[in-house]
Amino acid sequence: MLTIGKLSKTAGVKVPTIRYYEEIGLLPEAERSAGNQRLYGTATMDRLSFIRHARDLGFTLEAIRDLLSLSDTPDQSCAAADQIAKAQLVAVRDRLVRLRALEVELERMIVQCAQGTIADCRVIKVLGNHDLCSHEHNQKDQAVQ
Amino acid sequence: MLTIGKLSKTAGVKVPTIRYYEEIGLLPEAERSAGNQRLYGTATMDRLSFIRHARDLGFTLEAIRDLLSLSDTPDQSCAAADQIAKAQLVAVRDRLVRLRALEVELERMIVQCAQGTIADCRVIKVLGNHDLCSHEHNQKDQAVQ
DNA sequence: CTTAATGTCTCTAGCAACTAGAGGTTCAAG
DNA sequence: CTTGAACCTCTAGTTGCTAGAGACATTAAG
Repeated sequence: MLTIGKLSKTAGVKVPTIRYYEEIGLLPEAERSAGNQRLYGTATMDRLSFIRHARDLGFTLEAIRDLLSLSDTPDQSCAAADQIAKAQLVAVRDRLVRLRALEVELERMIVQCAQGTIADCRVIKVLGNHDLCSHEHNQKDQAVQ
Repeated sequence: MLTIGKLSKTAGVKVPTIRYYEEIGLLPEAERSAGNQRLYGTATMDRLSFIRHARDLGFTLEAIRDLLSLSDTPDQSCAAADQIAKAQLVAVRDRLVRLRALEVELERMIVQCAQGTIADCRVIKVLGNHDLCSHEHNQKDQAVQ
C-alpha cells in the first residue's frame, strides 16, 4: 500500500492534485490507515497514470471522466472512446494552426523591431494597429492558450 | 462618444469583459453619461484594440499591462517591449513543439483503433500504459493548453 | 406621451484545474 | 522519546473571463 506521497512521486502528480481528483470523483475515496492517512493500491495507481497521461495529451477532466467510465465497462464498442480522441485531435490541430500563425507574426514583429525608442517600436505598433499585421488572424478569434 | 455596447461591437470584446478590464485597471475608468452609463472616446477604443490584439497573440494580461505602460512612455528604448515579445515567441514555440507531439500520438491512437470493443481499444490502452506510446512526451511535462 | 424592448448598471457567484497557506496530527528514524 | 517530515482538513487565491439577478436608462414605435 502506498501513501499519498509515494503515489505522488510514482505517478508524477502532486499531492494536492491527487486529493483534488478524489474530491471531484475522478479517483475513488481512498482507504485510510489507522491514523486517517490515505492508502493506495495498484488499481488507483493505474487509474492515476491514466489520468496523468490523458492530461498530458490535453484531454479535459470531463473527457477523462468519460474515458474512465468507458474503460470501466470493457464489453462495449470502442467507438465512443474513438470519438473522444478524434475530437481531441481536431482541437489540437486547431490550436496548431493558430499557434503557427502567432509564431509567424511574433517573428515578424521582433525581426522588424529597429531597437529604437518605443515611439517607433514595431511590437507596440503592430499590436495597436491590426492593419499593420499582414497575417490573417481574425479579430473574432479567441486567444490561443 | 460610444456606449459600452457599441465599443464592444467595434472592438470585438464582450461588454462584461470591457467592464472587467476597467475593474482590473487595464482600461481607465470611463466617463459617465447623465444616467451613469459608460461613455468612450477613440483613445479607449485604441487601447482596447491593442489589448484585444495582444490577447489574440497569446499575451497574458500581465504582459499586456507591461506593454501598455511602455507605450505610455514613448521616449524610452523599446528593448523591454522586444523582450516581452521574445518571451512570448519562446512560449509559443514551446507549445508548438508539444502540440505537434500530441498530434502525432493522437493520430497513432486513432489509426490503430480497430473498432473493436473497449477491451482492446487502442485509445484506452495507450492512455493506461505509457510504454505503449512510442512518443517521447515526458511524464514530467505539464499538459499543453 | 406612453409603452415596450433593449441596453446598461452593480453585485455576486461560477468555470477549469489546480495551488498555496494555516493550523493541527501522525509516522518513521535515530 | 524526540524530532522532523509527511500527512490531515479547511479556506482562499489564481487567470480571464462568463452568467445571472434585480434595478435603472435609453430608444423606437404607436
